[in-house]
Amino acid sequence: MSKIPQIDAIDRKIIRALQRSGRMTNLELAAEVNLSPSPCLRRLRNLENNGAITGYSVEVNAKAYGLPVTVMVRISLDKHTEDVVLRFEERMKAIPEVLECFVMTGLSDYLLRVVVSDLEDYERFVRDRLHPIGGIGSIDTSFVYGVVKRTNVYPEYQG
Amino acid sequence: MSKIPQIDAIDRKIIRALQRSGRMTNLELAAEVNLSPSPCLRRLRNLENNGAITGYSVEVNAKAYGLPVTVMVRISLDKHTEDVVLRFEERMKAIPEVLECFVMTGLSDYLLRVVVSDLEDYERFVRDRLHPIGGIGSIDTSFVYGVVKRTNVYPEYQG
DNA sequence: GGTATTTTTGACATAATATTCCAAAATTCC
DNA sequence: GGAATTTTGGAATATTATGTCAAAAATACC
Repeated sequence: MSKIPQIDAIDRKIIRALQRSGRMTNLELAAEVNLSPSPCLRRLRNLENNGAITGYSVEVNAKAYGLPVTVMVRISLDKHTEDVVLRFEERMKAIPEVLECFVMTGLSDYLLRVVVSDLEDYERFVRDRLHPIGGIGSIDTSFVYGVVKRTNVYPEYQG
Repeated sequence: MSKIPQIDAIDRKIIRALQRSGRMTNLELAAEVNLSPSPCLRRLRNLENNGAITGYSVEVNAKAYGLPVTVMVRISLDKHTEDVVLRFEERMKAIPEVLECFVMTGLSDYLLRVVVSDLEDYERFVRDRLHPIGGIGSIDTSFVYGVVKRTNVYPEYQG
């Protein structure tokens, strides 16, 4: 049972503003949510300490960094004993190319988002990173051809 | 043909540091990459103006915000005429619950990441947002049951 | 291999911003 | 409706960002 921090409409405005522009100054943020700087900063710190805000990050052009290929990988395990599952999930956390790993409903057990520099690099990833884990039943690879939309901004809350 | 900004090892250290902690001060950043503040800030601004860094964002606990359900939706169009494709992609950009929409290789044409408040809300999303678009051949829904890993930090570059 | 040119760096001064404190205002609870 | 609690806004101070410029480093050229 985790505590439920009380979030109100102003907090949501703060969150959405920072999802759009995570490094805006407290003065800009305060103006945007119609507060003066001090209560705005206090609310922000509360959200951070609450666990509502878990961190900040920069958005990077993956190609410019040298990782132009994004791959979505759906993986099923061939058995679901605790040791197989734990081993797999520990490996996921440890592999740097795996940026996201979700447990899914539906046909596949896991959905991974993986970044690599080229096709050859992805082959290496499957051969040297995935296969050695063991217990994997199937791997279904889909490459990202294009990005239609990518945003961090949540929809306005319809309370 | 897009220009390729020249990124070196220090720039990549800056990027990785900010992917971990996107709101660190320039002083902290400079210390982390072993530069003094002024060249560090100049490099950062260059990365921003280059297009290597495209923005900043806050990481939010979706449940605390009121959107506890994340859905991955794979969608195929029933035909691929220009008007059907354009209409679909324009709608994707306009629907606030769709945070990501990728064009994919493989069986499905698109992969969406959608956030909603509950199952009923997702039903509404499919009925009122997706179906009215038209031209959709198949919708395959998978719910995110758990998050094994979620990071923004790219792997160290193996140049 | 050495010199000239270009680029990058680091220190300092100034401007902008964050942070803290406290009294006033607003809200909530009986 | 009044008391207690919470939230707010303004002012003072500390911290940080920004711009300038000379020195150092890297690069190119001969």
